[in-house]
Amino acid sequence: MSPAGTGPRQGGPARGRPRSEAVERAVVEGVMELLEDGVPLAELSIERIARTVGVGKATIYRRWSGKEELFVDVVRAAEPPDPELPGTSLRDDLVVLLESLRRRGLANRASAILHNVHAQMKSSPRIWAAYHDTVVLPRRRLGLEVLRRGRENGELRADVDMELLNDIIVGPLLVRTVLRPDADLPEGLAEQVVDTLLQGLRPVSRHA
Amino acid sequence: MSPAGTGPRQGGPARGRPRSEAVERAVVEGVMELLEDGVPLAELSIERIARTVGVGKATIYRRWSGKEELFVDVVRAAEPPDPELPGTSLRDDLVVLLESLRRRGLANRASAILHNVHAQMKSSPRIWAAYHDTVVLPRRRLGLEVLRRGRENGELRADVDMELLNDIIVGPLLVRTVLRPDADLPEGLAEQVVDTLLQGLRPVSRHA
Amino acid sequence: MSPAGTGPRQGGPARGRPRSEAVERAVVEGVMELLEDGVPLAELSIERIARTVGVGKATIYRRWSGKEELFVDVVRAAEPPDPELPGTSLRDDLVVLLESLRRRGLANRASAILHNVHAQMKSSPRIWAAYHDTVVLPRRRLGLEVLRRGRENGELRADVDMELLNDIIVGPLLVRTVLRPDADLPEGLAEQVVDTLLQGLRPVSRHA
Amino acid sequence: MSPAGTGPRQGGPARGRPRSEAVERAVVEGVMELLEDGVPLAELSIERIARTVGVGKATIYRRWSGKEELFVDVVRAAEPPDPELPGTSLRDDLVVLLESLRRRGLANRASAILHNVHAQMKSSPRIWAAYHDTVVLPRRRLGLEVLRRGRENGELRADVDMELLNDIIVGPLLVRTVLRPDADLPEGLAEQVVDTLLQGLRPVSRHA
DNA sequence: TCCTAATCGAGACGGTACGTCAGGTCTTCTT
DNA sequence: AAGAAGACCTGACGTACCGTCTCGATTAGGA
Repeated sequence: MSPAGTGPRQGGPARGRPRSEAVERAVVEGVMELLEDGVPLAELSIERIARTVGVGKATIYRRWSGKEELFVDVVRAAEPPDPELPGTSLRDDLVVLLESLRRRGLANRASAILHNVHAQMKSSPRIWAAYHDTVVLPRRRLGLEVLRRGRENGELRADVDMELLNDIIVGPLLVRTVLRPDADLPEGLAEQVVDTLLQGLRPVSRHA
Repeated sequence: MSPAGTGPRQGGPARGRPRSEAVERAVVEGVMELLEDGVPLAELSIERIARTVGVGKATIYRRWSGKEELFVDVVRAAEPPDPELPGTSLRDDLVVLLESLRRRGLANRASAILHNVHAQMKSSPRIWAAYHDTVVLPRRRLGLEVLRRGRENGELRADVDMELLNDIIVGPLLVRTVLRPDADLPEGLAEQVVDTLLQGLRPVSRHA
Repeated sequence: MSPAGTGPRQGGPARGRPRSEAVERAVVEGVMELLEDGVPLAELSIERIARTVGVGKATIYRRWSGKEELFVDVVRAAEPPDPELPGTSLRDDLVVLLESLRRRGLANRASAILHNVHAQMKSSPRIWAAYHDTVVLPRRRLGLEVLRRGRENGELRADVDMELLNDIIVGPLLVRTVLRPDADLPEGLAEQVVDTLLQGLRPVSRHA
Repeated sequence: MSPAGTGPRQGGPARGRPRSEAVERAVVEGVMELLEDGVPLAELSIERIARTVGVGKATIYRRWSGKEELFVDVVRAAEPPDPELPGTSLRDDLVVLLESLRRRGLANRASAILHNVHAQMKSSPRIWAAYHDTVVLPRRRLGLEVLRRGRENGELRADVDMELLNDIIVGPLLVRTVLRPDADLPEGLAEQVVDTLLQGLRPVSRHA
């Protein structure tokens, strides 16, 4: 989803003054800076954003239908790119995936309230759907692809539900981000999660 | 955290008309009903709550310092009680714990927006702390206790990080609740998660 | 017409905090002062009035439905009281009436734009009706009463249309106020108008 | 005052696309039609006018500096031409003059809001001056000329103030138009006014 | 039984933000 | 260069809530 103005910018030849692309960037970056400056999310009114960025309110409403829709673009602009998978083994790929999530969690922690923006987006199903489709889903697909290859290579039991497995792997990071925001995401966490899962939980003595 | 009025209800002998406990209940239940009637969270102003419940605004502010603080009590009133643990085995205890989470997830799904209330609470660190301490933490302690007993009984490897393990177990439910609200929480999910984890992910043939 | 809030201030016992009468006065006087300070009428937004008087916009809208309705009260507050009629003769009464109009015209001239406020009121038929009924009509009735008495006393021809005569007497003042705002309203104008009319326009030699 | 654009249409040879004179007419007539269609004056924004007439906003601003300046041309376009004076007698000339005013009043009544446009023009001294100089003043000069001739012919007392007399004659029409918009302007009103004034107000019996 | 004081519903109060609309100015492409 | 179109910043519009503050009317003690 890109800026979502419902105006006549759809078809036909360009008529009238075209929208300035600089404004889009300025607004999104302005919001980001305000958040990083420690402005509480509740004080982020459209009015204030417009004032700070030096832009008319109408110019914002021309592109986004409201605060939430704007936040989608803000959060998306803060998303890191998809990681490069080494492809050497199931373990290595999973570690890289989780490490990417860990780094994102750290970054969001640093930029203060980006978290809450994330939470706020759940206010509207429509907004959440947009975020889900462009951010959550692609990552999930990537993880499932890694798992599928792992099973084909015999690195995973064939009878494990891939969807569930993906949830199990991603889960710990989410728990620490959402439910335990004071918990840290230490270096090596990605390896620890993957290795714990791949080694199994039962005592080794059982196999003797 | 109970109703939080900072008024003169602190020390000394009771003077003047005492606060009606019925009001507390009426307000919390009123909010709950509004949410269940499909009123979007964004339209839940203190003004509207007071109007609907038939209560003065000041009466609400006398008890809660704001919307978020009120929501804490609303969400807490919707929390199910801690489950009874059978204590027969690590697996059985974990299944009961997860099943309790699953049922809560389903209930919240039904009452539509309770989720968002949850998300909204993250706006204020103070509010979130209150919710975390009275709702999240006790459940977490319960889970860690179960795991500790499992390790003492030799049902778990001794070298696994208990904190991490708890996150791994709770994770899938959280992922489906937070990141994939369209995913369902089918019957048997609790067992599936626990068994998948306890059986390990590697192919059994490898150990032959 | 007094402050015209359409709120529930109609029947029943007084409920809730009563409206402060001081606000009414403060707003009306505030507008008056702004006008006297030379603020152009076009810059008199409700927003600015509220800001200047130190009052919430809602407080204004609670009493008046818009700028025009507020202006009615402003103009009315600037109206002088009905003059005391001597009753000694038709001429004396008419002079007093006109002199009152003349003084009002001078006062309005001084307070700069009150004129324009007057003009502005014609934007809405409803508003104008309110002004007409409470300000224009009573004065007109007073004038007609004076004329009626004059006819009964034999000071006027019996076949003259009283309504028309009233218009003839008031007209000159209105012309100078509305069409020739640069014309002055010199002392003695009232006497001059009345005497000119009562003496007739034809040369006296005609009666020889 | 003609269209007032301050653009490069002053001296030198014509360069680029010449201004279309049709636009001037189209805009003025468009406003007139909107008014006659019952559009309230308050809803007559430049924006709407441009949209309705199918013209760019800048095209309007190129010719008029604002709404009021445009209104001057609109009202002037609605002015009837100066009446032809018979010159047979003072009375006949005055009747023709007043009759012309009466007809204009009726026309404006019909086109509803033209009145208000008139009132609105008083917002700006500059605008009002323009209207006054091109519309009000010429008519006034005509009236004074008629009166002057009447005095020279011995049809008027020599000691009457001509300016005042003109105001007296025009006044009744203005009163009914401005202060009593519900009063009608019946046929024969012009004669009635003039004759009433010329016959004098005192009972004839007094001179016996 | 009265008195005192805090409570209750109601709603006015000074503010702030909402989302829309218009004012004038400025691009853009077309004529 | 002027045309229509429409984006741009500014600021007012009228509404809704915010959290606080009066109101008159209960409701419990304690005197």
